[in-house]
Amino acid sequence: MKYHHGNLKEELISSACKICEASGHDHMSLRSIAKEASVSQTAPYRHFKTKECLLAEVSKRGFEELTERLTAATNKESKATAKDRFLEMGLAYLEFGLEKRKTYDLMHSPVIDKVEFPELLDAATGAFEELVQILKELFPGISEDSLGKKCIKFWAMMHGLVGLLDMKIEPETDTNAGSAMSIVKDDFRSFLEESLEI
Amino acid sequence: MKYHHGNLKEELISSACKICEASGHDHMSLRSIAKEASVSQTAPYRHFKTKECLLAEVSKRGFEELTERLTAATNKESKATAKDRFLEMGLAYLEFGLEKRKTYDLMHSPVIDKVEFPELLDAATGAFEELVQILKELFPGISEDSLGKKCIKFWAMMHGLVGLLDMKIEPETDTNAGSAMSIVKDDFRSFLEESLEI
DNA sequence: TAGCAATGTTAGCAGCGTAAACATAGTATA
DNA sequence: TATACTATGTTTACGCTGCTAACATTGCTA
Repeated sequence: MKYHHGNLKEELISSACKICEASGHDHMSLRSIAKEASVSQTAPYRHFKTKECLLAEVSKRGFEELTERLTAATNKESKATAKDRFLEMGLAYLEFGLEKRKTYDLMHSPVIDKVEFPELLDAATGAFEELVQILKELFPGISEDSLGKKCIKFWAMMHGLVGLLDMKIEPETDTNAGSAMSIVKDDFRSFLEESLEI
Repeated sequence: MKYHHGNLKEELISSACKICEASGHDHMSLRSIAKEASVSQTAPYRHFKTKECLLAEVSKRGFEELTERLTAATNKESKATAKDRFLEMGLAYLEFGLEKRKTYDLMHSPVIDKVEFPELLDAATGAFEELVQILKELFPGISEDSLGKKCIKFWAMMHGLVGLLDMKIEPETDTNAGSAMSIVKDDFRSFLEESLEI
């Protein structure tokens, strides 16, 4: 075992990503991350000023993966209509949110102040940009105001859906809204399509 | 100072609510709550099995207040149209989310597993029920499937909007979506109205 | 080859959630 | 009314946490 690791920073990040998705960011200690990387408890401090800085990096990786997935979804079968590619993107967003739930939580957790981490903010904005582009195609000639509103509306819907579908709150009412949730989950495509208003 | 407090449980909860909204739930220690209530560090354990139980109570109070606000919003000016009352409700939801941001975060934080706290789940569902009722009025004769979908869609939108409007992620793109956010914020009413598809 | 900067370890701090043991007060029963 | 019991408070202590300071080792550069 060498005294100098060589690539510790990167390994700490990937250990952190692993532990985050396994246990959730609030059950994630700097010491356990260090242990996972087979290094002393305080070694991370040579690479990250605070724990929050390491978490910010994990969050950033999350947004980068999300962006990649969204890009892949809108580009794949590029012969498809803009509408189809939009639907694929929505699906990809939902899938990421539900698959990488714990990481998704960290990405949207207030424990990391995005203002303090410009690169994280950039990564987060990058994901949003994908939505802007596809909506531009979908509604050619749309005014900037309307486009902005549509972006926000759909992003809010997606984000809210991830939370709801994962049963953060599972609504069960006399109108059987709980099962409506299942319907949305099972046929998200048609759900989103309706919401398109086209 | 009496040895027995008399109403400690209630005071601990309100101290916790206070500290939560002031500092955020992740900067909230059981010890600080006890101190705020002028009581020893371990006194809370006579009333709450774990810290999570106390947090669950804070969260529950949050959902109760939210429900009250939504009810008040839909009932006031009850002579108004269903559409207007729906818009009022949307506004009330947003206002709560932005005003009591830290509490809102706790309410939607994964640190409290709602499955373990049935009363909390009830309180959360209660807020949802308000939305169900007003949408029923707004779309009389609507099928249960469609109603469920609409509920989920609007709730997701509201929830997502709170996150976005509070700049958890502040989108700034070349299309100036950042300023679109301001537009939504300044004229949420018309934004929501458009989304009604009526 | 000497020295310096980078990167690792060890030791130790204060704060945390929580359990166990003990102290006090209010209540039910003899 | 005296006594026991239960509820509710305090004290003490444990292991875990983020983080700092002091020290050790390595690789680079003059």
